[in-house]
Amino acid sequence: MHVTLPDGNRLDVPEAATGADVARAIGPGLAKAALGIRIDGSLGDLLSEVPGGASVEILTERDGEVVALMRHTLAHVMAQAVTEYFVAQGALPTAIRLGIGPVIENGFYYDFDLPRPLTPEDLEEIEGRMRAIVAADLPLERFPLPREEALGRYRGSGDPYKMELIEELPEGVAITFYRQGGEGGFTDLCRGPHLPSTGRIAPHFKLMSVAGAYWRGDEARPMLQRIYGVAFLTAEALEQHLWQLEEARKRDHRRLGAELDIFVLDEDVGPGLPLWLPRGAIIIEELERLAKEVEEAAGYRRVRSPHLSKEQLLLKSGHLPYYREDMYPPMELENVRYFMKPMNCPFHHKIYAARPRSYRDLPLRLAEYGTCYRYEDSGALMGLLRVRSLQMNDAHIYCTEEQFEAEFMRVIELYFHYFDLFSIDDYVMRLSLHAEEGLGKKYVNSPELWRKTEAMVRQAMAAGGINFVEIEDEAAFYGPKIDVQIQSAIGREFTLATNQVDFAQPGRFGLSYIDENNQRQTPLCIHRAPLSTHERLVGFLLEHYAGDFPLWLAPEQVRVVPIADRHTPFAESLQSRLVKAGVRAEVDARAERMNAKIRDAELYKVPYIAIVGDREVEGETVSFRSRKGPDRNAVPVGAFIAHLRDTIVARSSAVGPLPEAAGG
RNA sequence: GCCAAUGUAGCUCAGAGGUAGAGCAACCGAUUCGUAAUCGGUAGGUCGCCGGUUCAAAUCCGGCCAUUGGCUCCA
Repeated sequence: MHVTLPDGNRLDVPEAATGADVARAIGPGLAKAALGIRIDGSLGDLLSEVPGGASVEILTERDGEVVALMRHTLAHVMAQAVTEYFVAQGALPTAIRLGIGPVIENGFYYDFDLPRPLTPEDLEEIEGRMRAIVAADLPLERFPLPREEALGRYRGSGDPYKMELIEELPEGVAITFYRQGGEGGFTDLCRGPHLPSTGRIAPHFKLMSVAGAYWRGDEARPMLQRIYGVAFLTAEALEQHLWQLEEARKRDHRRLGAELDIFVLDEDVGPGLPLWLPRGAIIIEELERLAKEVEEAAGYRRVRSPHLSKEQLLLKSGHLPYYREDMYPPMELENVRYFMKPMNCPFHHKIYAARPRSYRDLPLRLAEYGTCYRYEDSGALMGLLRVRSLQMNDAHIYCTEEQFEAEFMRVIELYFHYFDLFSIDDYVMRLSLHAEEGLGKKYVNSPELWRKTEAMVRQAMAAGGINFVEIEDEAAFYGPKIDVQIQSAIGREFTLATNQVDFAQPGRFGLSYIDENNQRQTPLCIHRAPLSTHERLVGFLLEHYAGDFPLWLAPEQVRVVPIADRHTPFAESLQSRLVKAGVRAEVDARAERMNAKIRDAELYKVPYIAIVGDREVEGETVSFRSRKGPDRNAVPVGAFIAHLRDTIVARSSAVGPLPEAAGG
């Protein structure tokens, strides 16, 4: 048989030649350097047979993708190390059961069922053993087994996980094993691909953590112990990765939230119930001001509703059957059960229903930033990104079917407006659909309405030229959902904007309008929250901006630093001029040196530090530091204030040039 | 919810059965200074909570609470 090389030449090789044979046929030097092979574009290993006629390319350490082989082999090395480690402590080899050990971004993991929980010290020991296995340079071999024989290997050791994996492999697929270290060496069910020997693993790896993980992600099944590791081809790449983790830690919103006095979580208040400090409240109020301006211009009207309601409202909306697990339990008063509200929609439906509606009233857009309460799993809580008390940037749009597409697109345009304002350019739009199996359980049981509504949304998205992906079985219980996944600057992924199309609740609430022909009709409802919750948005923005908020959002916009006590009166008059102009300014009149005041203001990430001394007092000027522009000296106070005000009003995240009046 | 780790002053951390510590922050005093930490002093704690073991517990044991990481990126 033959294979085709990257230069287009054909190379004759014996039948059933492996990647290693191909490399040898090309040349001894390459055979020595070879780590893997690319077969018809996909990554393979030197141990597997190459199909005749394939286009192949031998990979060496110069090909970055071989890192995947290395990570995969490291997973096996780790499994061997863990097995040896426990056997050395007296455990029977059959007491160590293996789950899966795949390659992941930056590294690998392996799931183990072990006699006892692992500690961080165990990880060090295991990593040490891994390095010994790498140094021992054990050769890897690959061999297939018939299904029965494969099962037999694990039936003997009583490993239910591997048996399950084998049983689920479809007929006709080769069941392969990899063995490292020859006869009696560590052997694992695996489809590969792997490095040819453990000695080819670059020593730039590190075990990071151990965590519980349900077998196959199913909470009804056993909890295994998962060890995570990272691995790279070069020491620099590993260092870079660890440095990035450290940087990510520094801009974690929980850390910044504490350092910048934005919010706190207090044990006595309760998990997932954040307290907003004055500086955090300023940010929220600025965001609300933004939303109100945008929504007023877009024809929304604001409403308000209470924090709790009687059970019957939520029975009517359908929340109780579908959503009860995620709600705080009821309180009972005078034989009536009340619930904290998990959503605003039932109230808005009631507001819609409070008056008879004509087609002339539609679309009716009701907005509210009321606080909702959701009983999230304790293990799901995470800083501000997942909380139990939350304020949504919420609104419900009631419209006719004819109006749907235009209204829907106006919501999507709102998204884009906000993304632009917050410099979010990396996102994925997802259309979440129902799944047949969930009808009547997770989802309202109206198959034909689901299909119709989903088609309407798809059509609107397509007509608007929006790129999106479709996700099965993630819809809201009352209709399909569109949400937007974004990544914070530290790579944390979460959902910001979201909206849903609701064909179910308007009917349940008996909402109606009278159309042109004097006929009673049921409106559609679009639920939308383009800015997510205030909590999540602030958490995201903290990480996104690393605490360096654009001027309009900064809790303190200017810190005035008098150089000596005699400059304090001027500093205070400057502050009051700033405040009058709508700028949030404070004076640092402590008996500290100027250098210390500047340092403190910089660490507090105050966008502008205005320094005033003799020169400024005399000339009615300021000298300032800006976190985003060059320092300037002797700027007339009026020009400084005008510049700040313009930047704030424009909600600019960039800093425009200051008029070159008095120079600097 | 489940598995694991962590919880000591406002913050970052030390202390591992025998009188609770440091740095920073806070407060007081001195210093009045030109672009990232002036000097000195004072105060600050039911060692997450409850219980147990012990002559003696921050330390050992148990329970609870909270926080953090993880709970398919599939052999």
